[in-house]
Amino acid sequence: MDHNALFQKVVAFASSVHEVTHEMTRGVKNEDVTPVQYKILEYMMFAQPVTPSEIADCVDLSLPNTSRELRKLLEKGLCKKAVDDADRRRQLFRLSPDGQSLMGRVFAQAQQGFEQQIAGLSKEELEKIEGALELLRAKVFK
Amino acid sequence: MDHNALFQKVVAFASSVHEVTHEMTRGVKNEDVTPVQYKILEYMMFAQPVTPSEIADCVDLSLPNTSRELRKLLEKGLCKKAVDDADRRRQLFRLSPDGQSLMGRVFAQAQQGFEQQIAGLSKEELEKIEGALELLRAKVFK
DNA sequence: TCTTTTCATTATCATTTGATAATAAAAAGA
DNA sequence: TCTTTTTATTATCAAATGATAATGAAAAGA
Repeated sequence: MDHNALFQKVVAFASSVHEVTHEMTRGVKNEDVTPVQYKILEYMMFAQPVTPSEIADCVDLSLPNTSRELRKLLEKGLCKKAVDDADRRRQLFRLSPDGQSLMGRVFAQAQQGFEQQIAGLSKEELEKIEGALELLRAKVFK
Repeated sequence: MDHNALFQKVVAFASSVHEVTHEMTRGVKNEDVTPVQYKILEYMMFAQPVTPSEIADCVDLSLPNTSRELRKLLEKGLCKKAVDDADRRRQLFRLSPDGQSLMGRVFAQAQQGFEQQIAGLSKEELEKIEGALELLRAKVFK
């Protein structure tokens, strides 16, 4: 197995991952949230609270555009904003209860698809999957 | 390891894959091609020739919008078009030499990043990676 | 033949996203 | 204090994408 062939496999694999995750988060379409806004909400799920600057960095968006999308999310009641008392220039954003429940719905649907995929697999197979995830994460995907 | 925890790992893993591939195809920014147009070119790389309908299906784009983007790619000289003699309603699209070389550049850069990642890994480790790719592809990502 | 269906294209319009300049407020530093 | 830097926001404008109606040409079917 030369590097070239392995690279081709990695490309094909990444393509599969994209396809499946795109399919899994298909449920977002029903919600009143654009793809960029969804990425912001997803980021807020794992890092709360966050400032506009942090979001801009991690979601790869300019600060003015981040500010605009955050305003829209506030208007939709999906997140909350509060000043940072330690540095009053900074604004701290969190998911609102509505935002939490929206993301909960989306993830529940994704997890349901996942459960279907792994239904009927043995304990050993699941452990092999876990090992494979960690191996690829460490060695290939950063 | 319960299903819930494994699902979390899959989500985190997918996120890593997205991040790394996004970084790898960063070179596209320098080329005069939009993200949607890039997806079409990438699809044409693996399936040539293709009709607008097939592209529309696989790239998740309406047929009129597919037609518009194909026209732009033709204007940029990145693909070629020919009627299907067996069914003259159908149009067959292929990458042009310029399109081929563009995709070649992008993939060469991505492969370079990949080579850096796997530099210094032993033959056994590479084989384990290959096995992990196939396992996850078969069991989790479709 | 005549009608219907399929495939592709053009033309619009609305929305989303990206890029940039200008402004304001708070903090940091001279 | 006064100046500079950082953080966030608003306001515009351009470009990309999504959605839909209308049209034409070829194929399929009655």
